[in-house]
Amino acid sequence: MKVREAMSSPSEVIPIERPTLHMIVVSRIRDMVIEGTLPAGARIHEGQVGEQLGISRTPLREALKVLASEGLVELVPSRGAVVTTLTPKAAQDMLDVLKELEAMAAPLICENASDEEIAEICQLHDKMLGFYATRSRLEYFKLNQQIHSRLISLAGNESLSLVYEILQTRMKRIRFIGDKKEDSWQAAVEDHDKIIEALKSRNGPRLSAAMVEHVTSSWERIKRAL
Amino acid sequence: MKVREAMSSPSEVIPIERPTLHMIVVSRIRDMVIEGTLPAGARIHEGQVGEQLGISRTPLREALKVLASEGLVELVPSRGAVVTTLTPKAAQDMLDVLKELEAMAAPLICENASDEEIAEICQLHDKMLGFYATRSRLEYFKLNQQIHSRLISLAGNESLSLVYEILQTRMKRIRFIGDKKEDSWQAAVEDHDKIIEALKSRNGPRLSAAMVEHVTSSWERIKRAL
DNA sequence: ATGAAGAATTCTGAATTCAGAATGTAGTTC
DNA sequence: GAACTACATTCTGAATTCAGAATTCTTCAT
Repeated sequence: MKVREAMSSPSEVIPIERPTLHMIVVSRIRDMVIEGTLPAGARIHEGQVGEQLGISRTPLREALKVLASEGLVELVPSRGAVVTTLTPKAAQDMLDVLKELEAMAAPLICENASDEEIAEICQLHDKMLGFYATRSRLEYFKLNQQIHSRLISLAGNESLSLVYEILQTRMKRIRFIGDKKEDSWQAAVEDHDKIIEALKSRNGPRLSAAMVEHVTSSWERIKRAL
Repeated sequence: MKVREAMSSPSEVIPIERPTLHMIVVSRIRDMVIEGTLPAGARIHEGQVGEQLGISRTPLREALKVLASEGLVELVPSRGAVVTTLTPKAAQDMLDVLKELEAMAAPLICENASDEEIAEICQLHDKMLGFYATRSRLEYFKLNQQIHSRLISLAGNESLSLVYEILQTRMKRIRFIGDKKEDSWQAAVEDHDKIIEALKSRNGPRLSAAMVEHVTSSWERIKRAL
C-alpha cells in the first residue's frame, strides 16, 4: 500500500520481468525455427530437444502447445510436434492478409500517432540504416521486424497488432532468407525510406501505398531468392 | 503403406478424430468463458477447476497456455490464470478488424466458391431459420458462428480463416449476449437474408457490404443490450 | 530372399510429486 | 491501537514418474 502510494506515477512503473521457463522456451524455439535450426518438417523430439536446452519435458511441452496455436508447429496426437512447412500458396495468402492489414493500419497511424512516436520510429530507422551500412544482416533483420511491429502498433488497435504479429511470426522464417543479395537489400532500404517519408508527412494514402508496395516487392525478392 | 494406396482419394480420407485431453479441455474452458460460467476477471484455480473437470493439473495447465495465446485468459507468473476482461474499446477494435477481413473475403468468396459450397451454406442457413422459428437460441447461435466461419473459409485463404477464427472466438462471449431481444434477433435474421442473397448471385461488392453491415449492426444491438 | 507376425524398445500423454513463491494470520513491539 | 515481522498455509512452476500408443527390430514361415 504505502509502496504504491510512494510511486511517482503509474506510467513509470515497469514491473520487473520474470518470465517463466515455458515463455523463454517459446521464444527460443521460435528463433530455432526462424533461423532454420529446426527446418520445416523436422520432428521435435521432446526428450532430445529438452535435453539440449537443459530443461525437463514439462515446460517444453507447454511451449509446444503455444507454438502450435501460433501455427509454427503441428501436433500430431501421440506422435509429437512437427515444424509446419510453408507452401508458396500459404505464404501468398498470408501476404495478402498482411497487405490488407497494413492498408487498414496506415490511415490510423497517421491519425493517432504522436509526434514523439513518429520520431521514435525515425530513430529506429536510422539505427537500422547503420546496420545496413555495416552489413550486419541479422541485426538489421531483427530491427526491421521491430520497426514494422512498432509501426502497426501506432494505429492504436490491439487486435490489429495481435493478428499482424501472428502472421508476421509465421512469415519470419521466409523473410529471413530474402534480401540476401545486395541489390535486393538495397531495394528494401529504399522502400523503407518511402514509408518513413510518408509517415513524417502523415500522409495516410501514401503511407498505405508505400507499406503495401513494400510487402509486395519483398515477396518478389524472396521468390527470386528461393 | 498398403493401406494408404488402397484409399480411393486423399480428399476422401478423414482421419479418425482422437483428440487429446488438453484439446478437449481447451474447448471446454472456451465454452465456460463464452457461456459466462467463468466470468471476466475470474481467477482459474488449477487445483479447483481441474477437480471439477475430473482431470489432473497437467492437461489443464497446457490448455491454459493455449487459451492465453488466444487471448481468452491472461497468465500472471506464479499467480495463475485470469479470464481477460473485454473493454468496449477492445471490442470495437476487434470489430473494425473483422469488418476489414470480411470486406476482403467477400469478393474472394464470390470468385472461388463452388456452386456446391454455396448450396451448402444456403442449407445451413435454412437450418438456422428453423432454430429461429423454434426460438432455440443456443443452437441458433452455434450454427450462426459456424455459417460465418464456413463462409469465410470459402475465400480459400487459410490465413484469413485463421485470424478470423481467432477474433471470432474472442468476440463470442460478447456476441452471445446480443440478439436476446426479439426485434434484435429478427434484425439479425434479415441481415443474414441479404448475405445469402448476395452470395447466391455471386455479387462481390454487395456481399461485402452486407457482411460489413451485419457486423456493424450486430455491434449496435449488443451495445443496446449491455 | 521377402514378407508378415510378434516382441521389444521408444516416445508421447497424463498423473503425481517436489520446490519455491505469494498470501494470509497471529503475535509482538512501539 | 497500529504497524511490522515471523510463521503457516496455499498455490503455482517444474521435475519426475507411470501408463499406453507407436515404431522398430527380430524371428519365422513361405
